[in-house]
Amino acid sequence: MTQSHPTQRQIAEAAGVSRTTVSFVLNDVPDVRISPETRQRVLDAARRLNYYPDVTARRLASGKTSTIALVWHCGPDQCYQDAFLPGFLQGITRAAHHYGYYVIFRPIEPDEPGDGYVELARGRQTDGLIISGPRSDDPNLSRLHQDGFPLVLHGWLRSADIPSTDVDNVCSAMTAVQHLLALGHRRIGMITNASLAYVASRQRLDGYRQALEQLGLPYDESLVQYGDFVEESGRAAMEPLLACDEPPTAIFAASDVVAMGALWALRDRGLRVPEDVAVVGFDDIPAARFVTPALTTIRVPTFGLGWSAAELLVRIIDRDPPKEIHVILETDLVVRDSCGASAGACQS
Amino acid sequence: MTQSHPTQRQIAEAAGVSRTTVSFVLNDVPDVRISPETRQRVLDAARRLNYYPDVTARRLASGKTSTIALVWHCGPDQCYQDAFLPGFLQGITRAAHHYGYYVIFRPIEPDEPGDGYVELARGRQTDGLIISGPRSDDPNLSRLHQDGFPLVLHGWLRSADIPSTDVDNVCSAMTAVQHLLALGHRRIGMITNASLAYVASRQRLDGYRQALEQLGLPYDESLVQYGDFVEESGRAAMEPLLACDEPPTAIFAASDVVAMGALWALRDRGLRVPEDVAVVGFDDIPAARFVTPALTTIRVPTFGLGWSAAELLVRIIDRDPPKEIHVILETDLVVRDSCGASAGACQS
DNA sequence: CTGAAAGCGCTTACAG
DNA sequence: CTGAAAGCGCTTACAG
Repeated sequence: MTQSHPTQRQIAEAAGVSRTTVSFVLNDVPDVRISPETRQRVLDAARRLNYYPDVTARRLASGKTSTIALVWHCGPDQCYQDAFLPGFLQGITRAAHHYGYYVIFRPIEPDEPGDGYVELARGRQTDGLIISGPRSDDPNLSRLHQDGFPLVLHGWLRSADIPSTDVDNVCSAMTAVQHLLALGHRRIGMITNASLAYVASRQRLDGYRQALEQLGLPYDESLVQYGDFVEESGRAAMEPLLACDEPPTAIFAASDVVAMGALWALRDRGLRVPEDVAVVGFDDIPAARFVTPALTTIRVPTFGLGWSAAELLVRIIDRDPPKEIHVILETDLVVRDSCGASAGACQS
Repeated sequence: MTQSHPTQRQIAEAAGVSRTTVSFVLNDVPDVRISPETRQRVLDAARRLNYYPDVTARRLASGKTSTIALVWHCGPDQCYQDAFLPGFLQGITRAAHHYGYYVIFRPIEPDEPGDGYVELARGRQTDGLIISGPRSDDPNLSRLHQDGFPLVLHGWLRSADIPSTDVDNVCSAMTAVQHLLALGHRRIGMITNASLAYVASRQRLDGYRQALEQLGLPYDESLVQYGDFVEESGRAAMEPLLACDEPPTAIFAASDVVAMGALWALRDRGLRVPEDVAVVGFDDIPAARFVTPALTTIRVPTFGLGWSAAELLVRIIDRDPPKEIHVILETDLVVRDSCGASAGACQS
């Protein structure tokens, strides 16, 4: 900047007061009595000089950075992640802004060493971290937590008792399957969104199972296939499902991306959706509305997850943590065309 | 943090050297001769104490924040923006990381006063700003630029000579239309992505026009309709197009989202794509692959745009700006099913 | 009610 | 080759 920054010193000189007074007035420090006239003189001088406080100096003196960071582990599920990021990040940023924080975005690539975000904490760059897609074998995480550094997870890592936000995957999956059951389906196939090493994947499978059990229906392993993040895995998973002795009349795919592949496989075989096979997905990515038929799915509140993660983190930073440090948000069943309910067959 | 942070002072004591030496060794300052033994002693002490430099203190002393920010104007075209953000932000962040910078994400809502990002610059929070979706009537922008604050725009604002990154909208649109022309179409309708108040919208229309002119085809105003960011506007735009005396056999929609609406309108009327009407979009949002038929479109290199924006900004910050401060990236025509070329009719 | 002063943890001329 | 010292622009006890 060619234009030099005015400092509190300049304002003090211009207003004829001490630097302390300037600081007090500008920060509106309570319990300090400064005459209205003096106060106004300072404010006027600040405005006249176009003063902006130097956040760096403020940080060094106060020990507070007023910054949080989103640590984003880029997984193999790039496509879902991409659909998830905008809402999540907006939610975080809006909440952060509301509470007076800035947010640093820090993606970590799969091959990057896991301590890539540690310097954000240790170097006092941020007051706290939101970690998305934490790895259960990450030693840095628990060490930071032990050292009392404010952390909120999005994802699933219940080993350490680190605060977190998430949706209830079990209930949400149950809702999806119950919807299909209510439509009269009794042979419902399931394609997981990923291997069961992923907690969310296992939870969604559990939800499927519990929905069946509620109605006293058997859990048939031949109706369960394992997806692996991408569409192609959904397409491949349909093969054995359709080759069953008694093929399913409905499919619950635990992610929309996998559901897309399932849709492709069905179309390739000339099967109609929802008439021949009904399909319900999970996530409600933007493409769900555009695919034919439009996909019935479970909406994950990405913005809300981001907002509550930031809100939770801020409360922890301010040493005012809520009693419940694990925030669970509701999901919604979004009924579109792929389940057949919109055609008038809905019984629920 | 319960665990106290070690400072350079502690390291100096542990290694038995001065604080200056510690700073020199840790920063690997060139042209300063320190014996290998001393150097090693310092390094060992730093490691042993688990030292991380305090970035805030470093910033205050050096005057450099090593941080840039992405200022994201959330427009009415939320959906496209969402599809654009992940790649763009990843590109920025990766480049920034490569050059040793952090990145702050700062969304600005439509109703937020336009100076929301000024404090990032004036308060010395960042060394430079990437502004996406700049507003031509934003006085803060030109003032910051005049004051020599490093700025890179993504979007279009050629009034002030502020560095920028973008794709060549005119050429890209020409490519899309030429593809349709090569497939034999002569009545090609166009739906803009937005009103012509948006420069990109006008440029894409220009590309359409120029492609026709190249072949000596007339520019027929009745074949041009105006979209407005959302699908519904694409659907509505199809009405007058199909009501023409001589309806178009192909449609160039200047955004994928608008193209989605066009596809809906065609399906509603029982027209087949691409057999009855071919469609080409623009942007290559994730949903383009999933829609039926899969949408032929122009791929915008979101990651590359982000990367080059950050790279350009870093060079400007380092006072090493390239000669050409307006970076234009190539786009690709992605041929899928909606244009009819993949069915074997392609002549290009 | 207001001010002089120490201090946050670094960097960087400058001196030896 | 290495160190003493000033300074970055704030905040905040502390003293009057």
